[in-house]
Amino acid sequence: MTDDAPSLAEETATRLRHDIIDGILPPGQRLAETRLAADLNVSRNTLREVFRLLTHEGLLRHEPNRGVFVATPSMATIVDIYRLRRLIEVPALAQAWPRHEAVARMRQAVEQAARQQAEGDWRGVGSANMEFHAAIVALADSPRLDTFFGQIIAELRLAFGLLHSPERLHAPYVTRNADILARLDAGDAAGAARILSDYLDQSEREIMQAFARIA
Amino acid sequence: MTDDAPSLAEETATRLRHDIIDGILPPGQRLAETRLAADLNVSRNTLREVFRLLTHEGLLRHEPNRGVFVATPSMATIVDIYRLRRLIEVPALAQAWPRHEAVARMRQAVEQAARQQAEGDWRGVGSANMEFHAAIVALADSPRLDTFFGQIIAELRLAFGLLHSPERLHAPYVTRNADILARLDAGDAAGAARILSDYLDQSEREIMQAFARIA
DNA sequence: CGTCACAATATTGTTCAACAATTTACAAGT
DNA sequence: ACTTGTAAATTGTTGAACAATATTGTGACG
Repeated sequence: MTDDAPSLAEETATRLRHDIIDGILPPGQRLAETRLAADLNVSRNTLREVFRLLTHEGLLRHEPNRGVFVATPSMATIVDIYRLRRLIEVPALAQAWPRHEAVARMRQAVEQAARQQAEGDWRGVGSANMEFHAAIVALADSPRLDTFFGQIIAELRLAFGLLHSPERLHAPYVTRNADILARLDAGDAAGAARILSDYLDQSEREIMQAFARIA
Repeated sequence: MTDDAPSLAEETATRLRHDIIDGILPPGQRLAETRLAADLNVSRNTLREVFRLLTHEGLLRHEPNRGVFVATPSMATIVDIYRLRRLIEVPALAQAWPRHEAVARMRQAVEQAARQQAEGDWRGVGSANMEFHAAIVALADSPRLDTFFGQIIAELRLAFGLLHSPERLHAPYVTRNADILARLDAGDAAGAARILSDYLDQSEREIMQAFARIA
């Protein structure tokens, strides 16, 4: 069906989004329009539309007359993101209905993380962990919030990409996510929210430490 | 300084944003690229960049191959927006520090609303009310959240634009905002948050009723 | 060797014309 | 009134061009 077919600009945005999150286009890199348009086989005008999309998502930083750069997460980025996660994820989970359909997404993410950990696929574990947290936000039933949080997660993944030990960052949280889910299943949403809050504090501390080491 | 000068695309976006929020471009209206580009005296490519910006903000709705329309707020929009306001504004206020610099913004908005109410300028009262609520969100100290909420507010103003009695919607809240501020000043953030929560419930009810009357 | 000034080069922001693909509008036939 | 086909309009994209801006390179000077 043609009305489901993404436009070239949207396909290109998707492609660049992946290249950025996967570190192929590293933070700070300047994206020259002419060169990149040729590499991507699109026209400069199309690429400029794409830049608008990704800049708004926080993955690119636009400097007037000087070009567009892959965003470089700073400590302030991390502080803001974790502040937002506490402000949004924790109440969303505390007020959650245990039979909400997003709980199935949480469960799937927990299972996926366990599988990928067993295979040593830390990137995949990271993805599953982020999916778990997006599902927590989805408990709040707000499409606008889901979209907003998707962008926050993308920025956070960019920050993770700067660090060198994905195992250190993700491994402890696989079982913790399972604990959160078990609490929620047992009808103890407040208890689940407390575990989540602890997780956020600890995760933030570890990222901040890892950032301090590379700064 | 040239690096502070907004690009033509950004100026155009600002202009269209105002035209949408002010109802000059009413909800549902289709924006034909060729015509609008000529009207605005920009090229179609520039206008397409602008459309990307405003679509992402929720003010425009893009239908592939059919064009771009001014967004039409629905009941679902209102439900989502108020859900978000409760999720964000109420905790932001409950956890606020009474000496936070955003409190001065709240105060200024209360004074502005009173001035404009005395002049019968209900549009201005509405603007001041929304500024009051943006200042509440700013208490959370998150630039990402401020930006996100700015977009939510723009959508809400679009919804208000569909209704016919701005006085009914805004008048009761001028003094209530002053009450919220007084509570916060007195160090009773929790009490302020309770008043805010009541306001949100009532405001949502009134908008939903007004929507039901025009649907 | 470092700094400054200027010219050359590269790049961004924008415009315009063109074309293919898609949608819409209109006319004719049943 | 509905269907079909055609014409017209519009969107999505491309590429070339140009003005404005930024960057780079070179030469002169202290």
